[in-house]
Amino acid sequence: MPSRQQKGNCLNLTKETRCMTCSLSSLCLPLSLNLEDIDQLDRIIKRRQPLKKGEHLFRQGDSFDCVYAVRSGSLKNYIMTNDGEEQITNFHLPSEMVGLDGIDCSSYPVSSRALETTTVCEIPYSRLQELSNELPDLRKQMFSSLSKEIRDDKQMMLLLSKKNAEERVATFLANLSARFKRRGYSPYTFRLPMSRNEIGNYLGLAVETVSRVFTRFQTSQIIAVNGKEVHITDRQQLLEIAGLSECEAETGAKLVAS
Amino acid sequence: MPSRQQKGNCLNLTKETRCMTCSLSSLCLPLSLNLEDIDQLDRIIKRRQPLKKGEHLFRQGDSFDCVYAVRSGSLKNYIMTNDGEEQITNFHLPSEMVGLDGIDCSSYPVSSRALETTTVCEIPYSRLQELSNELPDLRKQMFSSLSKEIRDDKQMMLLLSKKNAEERVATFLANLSARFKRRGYSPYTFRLPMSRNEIGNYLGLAVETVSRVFTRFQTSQIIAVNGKEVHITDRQQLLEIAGLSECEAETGAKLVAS
DNA sequence: CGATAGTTTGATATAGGTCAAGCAATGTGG
DNA sequence: CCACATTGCTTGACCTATATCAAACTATCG
Repeated sequence: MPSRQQKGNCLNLTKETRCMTCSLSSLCLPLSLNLEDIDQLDRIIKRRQPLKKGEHLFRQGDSFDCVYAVRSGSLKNYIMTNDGEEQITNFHLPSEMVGLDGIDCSSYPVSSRALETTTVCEIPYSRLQELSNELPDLRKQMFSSLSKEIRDDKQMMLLLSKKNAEERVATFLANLSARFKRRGYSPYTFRLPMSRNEIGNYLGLAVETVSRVFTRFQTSQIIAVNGKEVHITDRQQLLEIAGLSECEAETGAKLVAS
Repeated sequence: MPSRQQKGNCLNLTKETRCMTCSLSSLCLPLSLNLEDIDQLDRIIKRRQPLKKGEHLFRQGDSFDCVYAVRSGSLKNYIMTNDGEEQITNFHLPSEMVGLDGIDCSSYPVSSRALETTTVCEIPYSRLQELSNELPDLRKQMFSSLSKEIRDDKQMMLLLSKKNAEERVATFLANLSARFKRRGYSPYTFRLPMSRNEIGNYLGLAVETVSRVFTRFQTSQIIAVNGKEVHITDRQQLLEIAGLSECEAETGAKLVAS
């Protein structure tokens, strides 16, 4: 049983309380922070109670005071059109940072909600900023995260403005595959944490189109789908359709939102 | 005649050599830098020889060593699809920063080329980084620029995935209008620095569609177009079609790529 | 002033959206 | 633990916004 050591909805788990022992740290802190630096960062991080499916981590317009790293589960980020429709701008898997794009506003520019039961590390921004004043490596890492997000966004624009339905779905699957691989999971078999509807929303397609492309890919033996379980049968062809070279797929360079 | 005081293609103009006296400084340095800070920044900035129409400021893959501020003219940034097509990701008008998205790579992730004769201020990144270590305000400003770009990119994704042709063109014109206004020019009458083709490329539309929307808007008395000259006749309706509230248009908040 | 590139307009084709219906999975209360 | 409801997924039929193709017209440039 974890002991409550912090106020509010933050609690310290007895295990995995430290960045240094966290299995994800090599991914969410790819900067070469030395041990002391990690220790300092560690002290300002809070582990929050898990979010249940559908709960918000934060809402567009909420006052910006923390950034987050996903520990387990997954999140979708989205903005609202002025007629109330949602536009998903990103999905976030474990080890990925969330909320950095609010960094110069007083409030979050997007909403973020859990796709399933999800745990996150919470980093109070004021503390992070103080700390980054002292740690050039940490600062560099923050710039990196931001500029990576920009590069990914440009690739997403390309996808939305030039790619057809099959290319979009193939790119999406290849991207997820690379992200699972990065975390040490199979890049061939994984479970989609989001619904077809959410995939369509994100890719600028109708649900029906996503569904049809899935069945078409299945018919051509590129993937095997069973509900949310996906198995990639012909990775080569998937990458080809996505319009990605082997190398791009490996590095995740041209992959969207990784 | 400007005197050559620096090596290579950089030269110091006798006038407007200083940020402090530059008419754009309030826009490209909206941070509240004190006079000393501006002076320090000033010393590391180089004014380059004008780029002629079609010349590259930098190419995707070039080694990243400078960021830029547009002084006059305009630029388009674009990435290449793997089949050689270009996807324009942004247009840059005077006072706007270019190249920040290369910040954590060794090379620029996009290409940038002049749409017309264009002058820029060049800021060597290594120097900027050193300086930002000392000036928290400058650092804050850099984070601001990056996170603003991310927010704009999200809006662009929304445009590309949810808006129809008329909404896209209206959004584009409203955005340009706000940017001209910001620089002290008329928000009602301005000259498009880019071709219809480039507008279409940027907005994910065929040239023909852009042209047709322009004529439709003209027929409904929303704008008057003569070649590249645009006059906005019915701003209210333009904003309505764009799906922007008056307030959003004023602040440029939801406007793409400003 | 002819050539070349950019723009407009019309005619036609099509990818993907929308609507509708059935089916599968998941959740809920008795 | 099981009916039943709700939500998500798939498939088919049809429609429409926009792409594509073609041609004329207009600016721009050497």
